[in-house]
Amino acid sequence: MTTSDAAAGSALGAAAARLRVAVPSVADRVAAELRLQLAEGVLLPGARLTESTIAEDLGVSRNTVREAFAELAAERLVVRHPNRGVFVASLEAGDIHDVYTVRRAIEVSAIRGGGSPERVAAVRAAVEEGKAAAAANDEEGLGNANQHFHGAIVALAGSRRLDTIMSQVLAEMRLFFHKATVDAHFYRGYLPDNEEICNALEAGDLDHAGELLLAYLNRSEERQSAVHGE
Amino acid sequence: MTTSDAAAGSALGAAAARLRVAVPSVADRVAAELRLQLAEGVLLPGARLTESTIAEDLGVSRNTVREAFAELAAERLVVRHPNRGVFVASLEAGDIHDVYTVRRAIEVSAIRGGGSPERVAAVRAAVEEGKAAAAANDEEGLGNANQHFHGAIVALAGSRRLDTIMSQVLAEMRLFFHKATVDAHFYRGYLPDNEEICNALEAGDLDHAGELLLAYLNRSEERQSAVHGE
DNA sequence: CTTTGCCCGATTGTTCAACAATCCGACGAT
DNA sequence: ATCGTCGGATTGTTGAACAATCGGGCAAAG
Repeated sequence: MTTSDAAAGSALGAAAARLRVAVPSVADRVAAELRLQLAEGVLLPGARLTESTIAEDLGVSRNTVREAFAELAAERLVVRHPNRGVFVASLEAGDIHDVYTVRRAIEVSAIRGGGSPERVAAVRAAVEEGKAAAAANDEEGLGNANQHFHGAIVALAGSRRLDTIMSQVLAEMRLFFHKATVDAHFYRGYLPDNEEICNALEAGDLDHAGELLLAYLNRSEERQSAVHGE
Repeated sequence: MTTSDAAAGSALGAAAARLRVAVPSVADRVAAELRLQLAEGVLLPGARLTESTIAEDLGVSRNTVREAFAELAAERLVVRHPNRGVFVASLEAGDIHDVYTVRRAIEVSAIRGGGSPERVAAVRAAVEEGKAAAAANDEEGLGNANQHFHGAIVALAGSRRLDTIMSQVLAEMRLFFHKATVDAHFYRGYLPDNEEICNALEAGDLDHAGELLLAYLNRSEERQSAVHGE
């Protein structure tokens, strides 16, 4: 009886979470706003975020800003220096390797597990999105398409947890890119790789796809390390 | 110059983080206390955590408890139901598979990368710890040793991020175990597996070690799913 | 001229009190 | 028995307050 109660309880809870019509808490909205500014490069790595300033800028209480900071800190987008304030996270050399270690683990694992046809189609869609952006000389679109591509690969696994981990990693990398401007042809060279990986995936040659992806990630890390301080 | 400044700044920041002599914020201590109670099963899945109660129990402000909740929610140990309160997370069938998907990704990836001799030694130490606990009929020790074993495997990769992800996943599983009491011989059957994996790792046969580990995780997931509601 | 020590302003960490919004359960009407 | 309605309890959010801590500037000492 207790088990059925618990089951019913969590089922309702899940339904509520699904049906909920977008009433995010104020702290969540503040966090979302800051996330946006971080992604767009309005807030650059190393920048300081003063509680009172943000509080009055956004018209909310300082305590609320504080809660938003906790969210962002948990996502590593921001670091807290006790008694000194919070600063936009700034990745250093070691972090690059660390981030790519995570990406190798979850992306390769996901692609080697294959995925439903719809999810494979999502990967293909990201490839096409990249080609379209390249044709239109849309550099920002190229970057987004690339992130969609890798996000779609992880989504193959169909794991909520892996998806959130990946999205956080991508957010970190986005932050990182703002530090050193990427040259115009940065992503363009990866388009053929993406397509080849996608081809292998569609052909069901998962081992090969995994190897290609792994090689891609290694090359990408090398390039990132070279571009930045090192 | 700005780059050197930034580098110096983060270097100092890292040093400060390393040297800091344990002055965790109050919110952090509250979170730690709750984490402990969660791990020990004092707080069972589904239980409600009332802000005011915890606040006066621990002698801190409600806002501080709130911040601690944010930490725990980010770690998925607790779920927030808006306007209703926070509840100890309770994993359901789907979550088991999800958690094991994450474990497969990061543990297999880590072991296939090998690791420094010291880190391999740490894996061996966890195996011995398990054998000692088995000899002493220490069931709780067996469980801990098993978690140390898998933690040590992930630590092979030497990635801060992977380590924290793994520790969070292990915390989630710990929570999960409290739901259905595990029978006395639950872990004992895994001891030979652990040793065999460790042997392969020490022998440098990483592919084999990876396969063994993967098989182990699949079996483990199957068993967990069977034990619990299904 | 450099270094040491000290103090001051600014910001964070934490608490407290208050109020609106929301939810749960009980009570009562139909 | 079902459905509204109401009241109590808890959360969400705010504002203000105070101690603790930090960084920088200034002055004194070497």
